[in-house]
Amino acid sequence: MDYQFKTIEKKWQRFWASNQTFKVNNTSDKPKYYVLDMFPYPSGAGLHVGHPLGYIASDVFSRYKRLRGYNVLHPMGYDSFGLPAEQYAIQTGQHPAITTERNINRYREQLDNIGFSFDWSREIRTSDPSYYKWTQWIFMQLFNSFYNTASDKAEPIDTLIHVFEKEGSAGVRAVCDEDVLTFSADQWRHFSEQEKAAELLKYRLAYLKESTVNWCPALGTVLANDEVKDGVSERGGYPVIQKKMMQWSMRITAYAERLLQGLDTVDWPEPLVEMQRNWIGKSIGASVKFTLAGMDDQSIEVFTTRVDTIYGVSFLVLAPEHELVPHITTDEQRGHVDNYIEQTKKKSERDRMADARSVTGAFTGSYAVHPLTGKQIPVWIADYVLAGYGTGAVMGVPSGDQRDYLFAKHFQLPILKILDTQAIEEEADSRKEGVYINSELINGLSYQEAVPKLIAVLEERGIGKAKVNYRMRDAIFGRQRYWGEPVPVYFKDGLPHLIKEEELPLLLPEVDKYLPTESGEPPLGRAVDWKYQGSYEYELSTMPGWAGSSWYWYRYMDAHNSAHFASEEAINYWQAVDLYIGGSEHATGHLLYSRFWNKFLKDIGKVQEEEPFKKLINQGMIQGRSNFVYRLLDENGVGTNTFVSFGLKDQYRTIALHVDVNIVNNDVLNLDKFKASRPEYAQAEFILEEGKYVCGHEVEKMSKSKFNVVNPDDIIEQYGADTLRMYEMFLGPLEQSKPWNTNGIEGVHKFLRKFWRLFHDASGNFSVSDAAATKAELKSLHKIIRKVEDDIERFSFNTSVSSFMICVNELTDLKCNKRAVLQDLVIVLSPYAPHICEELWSLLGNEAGTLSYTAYPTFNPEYLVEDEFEYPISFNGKMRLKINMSLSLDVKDIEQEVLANEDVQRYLDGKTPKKVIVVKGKIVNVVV
RNA sequence: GCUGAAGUGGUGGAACUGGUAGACACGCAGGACUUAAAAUCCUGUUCGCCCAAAAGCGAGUGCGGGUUCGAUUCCCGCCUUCAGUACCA
Repeated sequence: MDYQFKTIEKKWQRFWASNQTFKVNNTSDKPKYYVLDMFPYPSGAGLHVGHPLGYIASDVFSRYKRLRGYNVLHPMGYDSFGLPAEQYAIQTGQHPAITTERNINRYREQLDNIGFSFDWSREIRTSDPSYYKWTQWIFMQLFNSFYNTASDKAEPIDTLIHVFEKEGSAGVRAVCDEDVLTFSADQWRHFSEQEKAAELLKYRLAYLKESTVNWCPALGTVLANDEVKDGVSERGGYPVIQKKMMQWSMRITAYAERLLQGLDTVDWPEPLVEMQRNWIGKSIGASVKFTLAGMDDQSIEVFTTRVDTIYGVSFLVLAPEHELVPHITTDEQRGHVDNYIEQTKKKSERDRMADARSVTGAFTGSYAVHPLTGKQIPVWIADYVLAGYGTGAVMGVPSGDQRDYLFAKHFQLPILKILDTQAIEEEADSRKEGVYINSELINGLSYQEAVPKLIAVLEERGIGKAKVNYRMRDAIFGRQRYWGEPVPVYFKDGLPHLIKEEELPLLLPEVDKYLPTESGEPPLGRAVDWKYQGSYEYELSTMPGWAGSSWYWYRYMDAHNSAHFASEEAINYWQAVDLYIGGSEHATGHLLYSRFWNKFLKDIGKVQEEEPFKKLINQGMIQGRSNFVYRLLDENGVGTNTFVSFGLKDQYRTIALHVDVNIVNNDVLNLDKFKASRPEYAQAEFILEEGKYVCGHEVEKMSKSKFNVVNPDDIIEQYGADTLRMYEMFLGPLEQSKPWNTNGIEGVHKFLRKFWRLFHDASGNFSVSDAAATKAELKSLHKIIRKVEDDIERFSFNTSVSSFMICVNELTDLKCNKRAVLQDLVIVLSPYAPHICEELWSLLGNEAGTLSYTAYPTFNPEYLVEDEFEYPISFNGKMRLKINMSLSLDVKDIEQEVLANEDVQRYLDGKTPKKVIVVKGKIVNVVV
């Protein structure tokens, strides 16, 4: 029998499913290993060939780990709340739950075709009430917690109340809003319940706050910073504006330092770690207060990383949105200032970036007093100062900062030299070399000496202090959408209250339409009679997309637990994800939020690990490879029905059109399929080269509109799942982005057929011999045993595939059909090509299904020991010939033998070598 | 601008700690089998020069330098591509 991949693959996929081969227990004598894929959002388009790349890699790894004796948790599920389903619902009126269910079924079918070893009994869906019950539960814990900076962890809000009752606000060290009140214990006790609740909200980790948000009118919702790219929404590309709204937020900034520190403890790709560091954006410096001249009770606080340049300050700049601006603008300047603010508002974020180099600003007319010199310095506003960063105000030091320099030049403000080595004729000089001049207290000191001295003085006088600033902002947690988790909160007297824990889950109510209400409330406002205890308004916004994905790896540990999000035993057993594979597009969203929730869950004693994902790998993006045909244009530039082959197109006037890559093979167009593809092409004519129509090609994003989408189902239909799996791995290094090109898949398919033939005689009958293996056969086998071991441990899957080919080529040449060799080879190949290996494993007489849990063969280095080596002999580093010599020869013998060699003498041409370098077992280099 | 990754045949890529550059495939060319095709198998395939052929010679891992007996690998400078980020004080 020939290699019948279709029958074999269906057979084993059914076998695995009905025998629950990959179901895993939460108890085992074996060591545990947790391999996780970033779960997909089930979109309507289904999977294309790029999606499974990471899943295949993680599956190979999981199967390998099982063979190495690990108890492997390898689950899959769906991130099934999200915008596309809702947009579709708005257009069609179909409930998102229905389309989501349909998409999930489609995904599952496609995933099953590839032969993954997922434990499907643990499948989760974030939109399932039994799942989002626990997302809501975690929200409640966040609401009931505050961040105690003294203990450096989250603690119950009751602890805070207790402190307020005993010591008032003075005893508290917590991360909180800026506008918290100062009160004594006595005052606290006299607060009304209302006042207390309002004050506590300023401390909770999940809190309501009036904040400026990214409002997307087209989507009718708020977006997080990482969901906005270049001033438009990441999904859909709609304009985003700034708007003030009452919003749920997550106090992720409380964890900024721990999120930063944790990065040193994880094994993640450097670029990704770097992105998170930048996102957190820690900068160490000082805050300094500048009192306003003539207004002793008003001061401007600035943040600076170069407090040493304080004597070089010649102006202050506020963000146009800064709250002091209206107060300090003098009447004479008000026109200018208002005008400038108006202009800034009109500029979109895009414009502001576009003319980043032009200098603009307006003088407020007010002056601040330099805290050390007492000199008056003008206060300006300019849009290069951002309201959202630091204090929204900077001290202008033109000698040390290029933007300040340009600003000072433009508005003719003084530029003061403050270091003796500073060169400021052309531009600012930010170096810290030399000693300070014109700087009273620190004159003659170096940078290292000046900073501590200044900080000490500022602190002593109460005008400044050392400060660490983070770029990261608290995360907005509300979306004015339907298809998300309802927030388990109702409002009483305008203040939020949690529903009771036993009332979870708070189910998503039915609505008549998935649009905002006439009064502009979110879709949930349409739900009829949806009130807590029949009378209190529920929160009408839902949670953002990242809520459900910020803890899902714990649910897999114990997916059906109805009493806890996962049992303590399960969490203690599985602990954290050992290997996480997914795309780098989640670098600052999902991966940051997940780490945040994980740290919180640890603080409240629910989980063990500070970091949830020990090792992380980013699979590269699979890009599309588009094909083009070239339509001939007539003299008027109108398209004809004639198409010119790629090599001839420059001789004609043509226009390039995308053509479906599925009717192109190795860039050669299938003419019949092309004619059949569209009615207008039925009569198409072609100008061919060498009888063929050759298409042009280009690498682009894989998308329907570019006709370059390749569906894994089609590949599987033609070549089988094992071929698809191996080919995806063969394409190149996992982490590298690369275009999908079906050219070349034949090679992998041929390899599998060749592998199959090792076990079969010329007439296709299964035939293996029990004879003892020869030295050459064992060498081949043990080479691959070691190679695959090495490769998988360093995630170099592509090189394994090549090595398998080499091995099978060698065994074919040796005409090897020995069980002693082939049985082990089946085990080694099985993580990559599980179906064919299961079939051969059972043909070899092994019990069906035991392959997945058998032991990986032990590598024996003895089989690789050689007693001879063919030494490459190079002259001045250039390899010229090879000489076979015994490996027992020592360096001297080798040198002698090499120099005695006739060919070597010929190369030397009578000259005496200057030196002969011999590296035993490697190379000989003759220096002439 | 800054940060990170990467530049190797016609194509995907290999060379793991400085030691035979181009493994393994695709494609292409030629051949065997076949009435024919498919499938399969064999041979060749970095480029240039030389040759009937065997062989030989020269160049060669983005570009220019350096270290070294020896560099795709290490160092310095530059160029290009991709990704992230963007007035961060």
